[in-house]
Amino acid sequence: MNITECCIAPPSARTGRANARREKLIQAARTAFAENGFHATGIAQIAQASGVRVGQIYRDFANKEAIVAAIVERDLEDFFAERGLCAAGATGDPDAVRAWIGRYIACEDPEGGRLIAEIMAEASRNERIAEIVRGVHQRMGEELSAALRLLTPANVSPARFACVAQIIQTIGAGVFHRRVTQIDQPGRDVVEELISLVNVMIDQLQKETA
Amino acid sequence: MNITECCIAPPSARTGRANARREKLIQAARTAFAENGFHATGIAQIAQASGVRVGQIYRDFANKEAIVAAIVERDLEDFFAERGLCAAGATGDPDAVRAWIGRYIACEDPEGGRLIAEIMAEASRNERIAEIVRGVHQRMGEELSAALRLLTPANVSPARFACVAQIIQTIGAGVFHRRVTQIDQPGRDVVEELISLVNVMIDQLQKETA
DNA sequence: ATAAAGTGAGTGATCGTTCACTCACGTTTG
DNA sequence: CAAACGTGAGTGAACGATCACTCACTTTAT
Repeated sequence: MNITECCIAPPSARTGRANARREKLIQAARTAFAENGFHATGIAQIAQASGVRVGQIYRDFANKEAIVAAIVERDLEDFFAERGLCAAGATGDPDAVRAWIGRYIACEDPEGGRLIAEIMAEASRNERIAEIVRGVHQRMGEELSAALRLLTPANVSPARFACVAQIIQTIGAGVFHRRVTQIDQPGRDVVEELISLVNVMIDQLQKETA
Repeated sequence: MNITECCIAPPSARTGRANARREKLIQAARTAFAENGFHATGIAQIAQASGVRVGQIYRDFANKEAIVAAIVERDLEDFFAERGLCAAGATGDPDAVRAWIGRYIACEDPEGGRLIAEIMAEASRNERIAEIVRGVHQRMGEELSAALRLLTPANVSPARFACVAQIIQTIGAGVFHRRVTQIDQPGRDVVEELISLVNVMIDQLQKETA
């Protein structure tokens, strides 16, 4: 399972059909991986589920790890995009931003949980995957920093923003990972209290500069 | 990989040597699992590392999953015992309890991280493992509740204790899981702020009843 | 002598990966 | 126009390795 390149064919050569095939495979593999884990899912299984034949898989991907990497990238992207700033940030409305941070912490999307847990385990021993995870985490941290900047009009140090952003990310990670093994844990009251805890912290951040 | 019983031989029949062998195997398997994951680690590999022969492994354990289960139980036990109340609680000293909660959140033990991440992934799809994880989490929550009780002299409702305990557990889980992919993340400043956040919350808990 | 403990070659299944092959299609040649 | 040719996407049988697991057998203990 060593790998140099993710995809054999250069992007320019990818036809529409090739892209569609790639998409079908990734979707099917995603489901299979979420259900059984990366190592317990065979290429043959993915081939059957996706309708893409085994031989063709190895035309589109260098090896199994390349499939995993493609999915990890895609999945973390999706996961964080869903929790992403986007709309809230665009409005510039402080209440919207606060609400978004609240939703970020509450983390009401239990669907992708299994796969994310699998990705984290893989990341702990596969540097390539860890790299991807780190990148997405960092981008998310920057987005959070930007959101916080919208809430604090004056000149607060970037390091301070980064720190608060990390606190929010850490709490969010905690909520998420407890959900993996225990549905409805942490409970609604716990999440609400965590959110208000963060809100108090943001209030302090606003006062720091005032 | 289906399983009915963890260990074939009844506990009463376990001789001292059998126990020693079991111990050797668990330790070796633990290391191997942490390095390569549950599925990528073979029985032959465990046999070689532990010195226990393949045939003998299947005398001591019903199948591979039984080994995994034994390790999960043991490992979570160890992990949480290390972060456990024990000494701090025994003294009854409020400062010691606060310090312990601080250490619980800081989670300075990065060693067991890989295996715990693997366990979480496995728990997300293996109900047997999830059961074990849930059990340990609950026990830890109760221990935290007990610790909080030492800090608040008056009659606060048990539900309130449970809620605060869950908050602490959730934050601790967040710190831990961010450490899995990124060493020195969250940074020392972030952890300190999280601890002070919790301390403020505990202060409030104390005032609630005063 | 009998039972229990210990052993490792062997089982069939499945793994990721390869590669000789087919064949539809576009280009060149007669 | 048709025939010959070249091209590369598509294919699946086959490969060696490895998997979890078994069981006939030997060794040790009682």
